[in-house]
Amino acid sequence: MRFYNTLTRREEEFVPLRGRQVRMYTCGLTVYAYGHIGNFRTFVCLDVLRRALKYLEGYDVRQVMNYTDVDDRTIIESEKSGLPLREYTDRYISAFQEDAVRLGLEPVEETPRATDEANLHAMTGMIEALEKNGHTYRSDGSIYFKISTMPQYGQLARLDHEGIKPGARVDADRYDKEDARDFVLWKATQPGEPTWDYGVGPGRPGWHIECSAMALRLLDGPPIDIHAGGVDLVFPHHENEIAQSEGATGTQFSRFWFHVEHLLLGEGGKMSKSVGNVFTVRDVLEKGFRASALRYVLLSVHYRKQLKFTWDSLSQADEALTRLMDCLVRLDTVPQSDVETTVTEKVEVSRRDFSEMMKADLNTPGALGVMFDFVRMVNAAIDAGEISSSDVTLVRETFEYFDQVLGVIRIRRAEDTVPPVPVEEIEKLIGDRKAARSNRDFTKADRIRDELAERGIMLEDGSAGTRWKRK
RNA sequence: GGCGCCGUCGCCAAGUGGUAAGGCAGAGGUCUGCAAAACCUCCAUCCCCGGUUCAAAUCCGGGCGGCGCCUCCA
Repeated sequence: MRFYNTLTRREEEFVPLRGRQVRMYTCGLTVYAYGHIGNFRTFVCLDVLRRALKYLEGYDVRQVMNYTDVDDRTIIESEKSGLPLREYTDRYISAFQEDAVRLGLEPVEETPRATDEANLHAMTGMIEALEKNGHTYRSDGSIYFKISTMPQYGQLARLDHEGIKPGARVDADRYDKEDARDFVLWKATQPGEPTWDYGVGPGRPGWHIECSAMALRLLDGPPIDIHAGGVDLVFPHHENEIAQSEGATGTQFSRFWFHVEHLLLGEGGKMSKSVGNVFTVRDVLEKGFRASALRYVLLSVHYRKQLKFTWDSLSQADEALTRLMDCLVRLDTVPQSDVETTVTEKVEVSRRDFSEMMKADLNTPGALGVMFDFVRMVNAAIDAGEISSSDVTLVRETFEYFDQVLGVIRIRRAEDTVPPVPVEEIEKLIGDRKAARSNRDFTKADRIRDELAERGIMLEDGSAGTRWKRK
């Protein structure tokens, strides 16, 4: 499969370095608050990348996604809440996991935390290697990475160093750097802050070191195959990760760099706390939208394009998903038949087109288009009676094939198993309505239908009887 | 100031040299007690101006407009 490599600024054919195993590190959430829908755009896209590698290419994927559970923000917020750091971040890790399940993210192989002891040891070990290689200096108990010792620094971000004006922005993490571009590897203990002493002096890790150390520890050393995250991490985070890792090991850190563009709010541009336009997954659900609709919206725009999020887009996504699910439900009503059809050939074409779309730099909008073409073909075949029982099985398998990668039908189904009205009550009301209809008491029949609609249940009369679905 | 991205039907969005996928919304029709669903039909020449080419939404140049990054950030 091909995808865009930020390192080379080109689309490239991806093949793992070691046999069939893909070793992938994806930057996870800083667990000081609930993840917002922009965070989850990245995570959903990375989930699709993972699924495509796994199910379309058949690779054995080993993915590591970290939780950043110690940094300025986690420390400040845990202090405000009066909870110990670990306990405070535990809450947001749980919350993230709940949101991840709702959005259909596959569990990854490893989810390390920066403050796990083994990881802190890996970080201090890497810092010691950097010191030995002459890439560091100490100042007031903190250890800094000296960028002037890495001539190739800046390869990923391709920034013009001369253009960076020292002091243009306030750096909360700055202590006494010799050069504005230098960054902290290990921060000296501050009053009231958590601290660890594993060989490089007491303090806590800088932001970038955790990812380098954990990636190399959990993915069997450099170079790893893929390193991924949101575009905003290109600089400085990923650039600095490269400097640290390559300064410590002398070997390329990651072969491919995969970055997901930002989600923007329709009007306000980038989400930001100060503007007050940050929405969490919980906010979306509280407004009455379903997680499946959110996942669909996130897949409906190519991952390298900015996604302008609007509430209307969620409504449109919900309608599209309804159409998809209706088609699946209809398959259950197809009568037994062994007619000769051309469905098999059409299935093959759709599968091939879908796979080609996904393998061409993860073109999810294009893949959705293929799936909806397929929906129309299936609906038309059912209407025409030109679909055999074995075709039905094949069609179901094909939707499953699409959804292994898209992951949207499965969460929609899970949502549908818990309708807003108890199933027994729905079925009783359908029975009442059927009786009313046979008595030609359409007033009563319509009232039952309207009342259920108000409660979020839609009724549809068909030749095989009445069926219901969640609105 | 430096680097980069984007501008396709009312809305969302693929396509990146060979004559415009798909979804939502809309119009007409079939079906239905009425609806709903489904199907059929209809609905764009791609921000503007030049240029290259037999051929451009797709390449080049110039505008106009929107956005991102330049050490908080997915």
